[in-house]
Amino acid sequence: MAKGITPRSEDYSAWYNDIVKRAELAENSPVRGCMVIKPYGYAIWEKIQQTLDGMFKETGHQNAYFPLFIPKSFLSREASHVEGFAKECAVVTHYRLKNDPNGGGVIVDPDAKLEEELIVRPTSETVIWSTYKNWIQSYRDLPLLVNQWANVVRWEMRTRLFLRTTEFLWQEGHTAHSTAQEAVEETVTMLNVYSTFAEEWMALPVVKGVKTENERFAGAVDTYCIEALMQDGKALQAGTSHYLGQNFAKAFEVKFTDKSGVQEYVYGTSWGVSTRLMGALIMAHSDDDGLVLPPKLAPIQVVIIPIYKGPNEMEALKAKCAELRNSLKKAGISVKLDDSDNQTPGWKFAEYELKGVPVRIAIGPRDLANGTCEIVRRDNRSKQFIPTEGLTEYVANLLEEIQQAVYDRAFAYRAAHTTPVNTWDEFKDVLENKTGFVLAHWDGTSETEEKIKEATKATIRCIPMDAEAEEGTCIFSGKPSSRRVMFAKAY
RNA sequence: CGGGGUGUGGCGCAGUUGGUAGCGCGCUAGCAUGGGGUGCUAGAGGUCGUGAGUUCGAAUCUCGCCACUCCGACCA
Repeated sequence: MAKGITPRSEDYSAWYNDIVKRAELAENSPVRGCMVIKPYGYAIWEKIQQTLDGMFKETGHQNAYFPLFIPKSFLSREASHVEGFAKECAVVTHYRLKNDPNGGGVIVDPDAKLEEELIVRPTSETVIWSTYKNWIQSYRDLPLLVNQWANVVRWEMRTRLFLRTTEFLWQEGHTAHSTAQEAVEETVTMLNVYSTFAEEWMALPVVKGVKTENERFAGAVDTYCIEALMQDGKALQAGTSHYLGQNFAKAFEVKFTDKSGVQEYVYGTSWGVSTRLMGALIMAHSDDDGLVLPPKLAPIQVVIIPIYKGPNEMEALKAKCAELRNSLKKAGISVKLDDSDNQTPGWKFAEYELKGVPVRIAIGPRDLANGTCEIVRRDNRSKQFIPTEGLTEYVANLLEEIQQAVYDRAFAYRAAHTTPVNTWDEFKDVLENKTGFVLAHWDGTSETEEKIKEATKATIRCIPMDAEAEEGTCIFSGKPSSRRVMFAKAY
């Protein structure tokens, strides 16, 4: 009897938490709103990191590291930026503890108050731009293309493992350019890096688009984003890329001298993705038996499980198992041979399914005699007996096939849950009963967007970049609109 | 911060009108087993979140506090 995970149709939150916990990805820590990422979860994050880092390097970026602490005054230099983050900052006010004269514990030493408080970075634009001031003088210093892998802290009221935690891991790219056009190009280039990564590695179809003013990053001129659809019909912002214009350059006095000797403020961008991608991975692909990982991000792509009675049979299987493993390894496939005698084969089957291992190979005495093995795919459970001769090539192809199949399934789900609507009633009905992305006309005003949000909890996820011009009338106000925007309830 | 829920061996839970704590999984040992979470036998493991109150007697009733969780408010 299998210990089933709470069916996701009944209680999506419970299902999600259960997978995170039982697949050993992460857990809550004793610290408010913070999570502990466990080794298996971190192994997936490392794959994400390595892949993205390679893509950043390919597009000309370098890594650097900036301080965790930001002087309070830095944050307030850019007006809308401070307004956007002020409500969720962790603040360091003292630098020393001492023994409590009234008891056994320790207290904050009131004599050790900082003259200027330090903010634990919620994002690094301010420290980085204050540094860029020293790095940039001439057009010859541009473009400056830097990324950092770091942790940031945002004191959210309500947290959820991977999706919204007080502290999270991410990368943030910060670039400076001599022209607006070049900076916009950079913004779009990085958005494309994100969407390529999401689709080709995470097997996650995304919609590229531009945020409305309401949803724009605090301090940006334009915020571009990729939006993905989860299996419960809610949208998840999977990455953002901001065109900052000269906002931060002006706030931090970052000027350069151009070829003609004229001084001008530089143009900036920033872009980031976080451990939230882990949440996206889980919610987009997993099923009631656990995680389903796209092969390209699976820490273990293939598991080999020998099936045997007693040490004699194991002895006979040993050589074949090692041979298969080595051959797969040589082909660059990440493979684990689980020949431990601590658990039964059935237990192992369930365990590796829970962990999302894409391909399982079982081999027993029967197979040995036939020169075959049993291969089971995680994504659709199909079971086949395949000759061990030429197995490596077969598995390599199979992994590619699974990668594509996982994407196709997510794509089909999204397609089935993307609905154009033309009336307010239809809009409400789809959001309530069908869920998913809703394409509708909107009059372009923040007021309307706010009212729609109040009435339905749905927000404009983005104005899709590939949206075609189409005359219509706003579903809420009836005013004219020139194209559809994408609404959804979001995480 | 508001509203709901839950705190009982490592995990998941039961515990009736108050009578001194139990089940499943896991763990330990042994034997069998091994192609989908294997079976049997024998064990170990709990100040019932916490503080007070009511009572001859509290996991159970009352009040306070704490933690977690869900729904809101908040959210690049």
